[in-house]
Amino acid sequence: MIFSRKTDYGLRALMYLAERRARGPVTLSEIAEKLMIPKAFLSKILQQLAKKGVVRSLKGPSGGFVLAVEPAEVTLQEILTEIDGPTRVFECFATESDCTLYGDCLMRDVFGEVEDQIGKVLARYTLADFRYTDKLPAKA
Amino acid sequence: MIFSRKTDYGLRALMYLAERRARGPVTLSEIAEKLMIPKAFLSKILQQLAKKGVVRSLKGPSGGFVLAVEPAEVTLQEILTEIDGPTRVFECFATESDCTLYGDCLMRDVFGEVEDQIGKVLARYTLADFRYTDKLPAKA
DNA sequence: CTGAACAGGACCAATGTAGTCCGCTATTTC
DNA sequence: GAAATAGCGGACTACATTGGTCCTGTTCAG
Repeated sequence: MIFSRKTDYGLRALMYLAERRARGPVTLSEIAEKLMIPKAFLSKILQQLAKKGVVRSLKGPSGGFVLAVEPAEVTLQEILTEIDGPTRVFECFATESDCTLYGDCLMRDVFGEVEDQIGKVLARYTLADFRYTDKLPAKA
Repeated sequence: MIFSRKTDYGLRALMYLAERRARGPVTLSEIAEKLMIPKAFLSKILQQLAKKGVVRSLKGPSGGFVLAVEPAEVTLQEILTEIDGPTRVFECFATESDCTLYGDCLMRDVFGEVEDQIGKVLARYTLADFRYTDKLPAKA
């Protein structure tokens, strides 16, 4: 799996915040409860996103978290990178001297290409493309 | 990291076998030593590839492993899938009833797209595109 | 000042990855 | 048909990462 549970939690929390950002700060407890995410764990994730400037955190009563960016301005790629770090596809485990391709390692190129493609797809979507829907659809 | 050390070992071993497949079976020990891969571990990987039909294994003296396919006929995608299983990009950790997108989850589409792109790149390369070079380049 | 709410460090459990060990089985060669 | 050779395969271990908890501290509105 490329993306972790942490990423999933983070993404959903951001979607939730995007939907409410007009209504002032949302508390950790509310997000955790609504999205069924362990509170203490979500806390870490939001702390991390706060440090990167994606959300802003307000302490004290009537505090909470607010989205600090325009939903349409932040791409999935940025979000995922900020939560999980850059998506590394492949690590070469041969040392230079025992590398069977040493000199012109085509593998490097292939996996670089893979990374580029992943980045391209993720950069095409922003937070604004995903809508938090509070309840289940009317019924299918 | 998407691809594991196991994948790296497996790929290199296959490259080695591709280069020697005219010269009969190559023993586990030889591959392990030349490529600096722990023997017992490589054994597992080759066993796995043997079950999938990518290599053939011969027991007894003068036995070993032979590549069972045409290098140009087997894509990186097939090899990687056989070693590590299919590359899953994302697992949705929300249950249906607490999914904030339930109904038409765009996320699924995005990550499906990512998987497709990865597959496309990997399917463009075959074992024949990579050459095992026994020694270091003449010097740069 | 008090209680709501986030910050952050320490800690813990489960999982997956990487790797080892060893007895078993098959095959070849003499 | 015995050795010797080589892969098979199950059980086991070590380590890192992930997912998650807990507790103490800090900030701030009312």
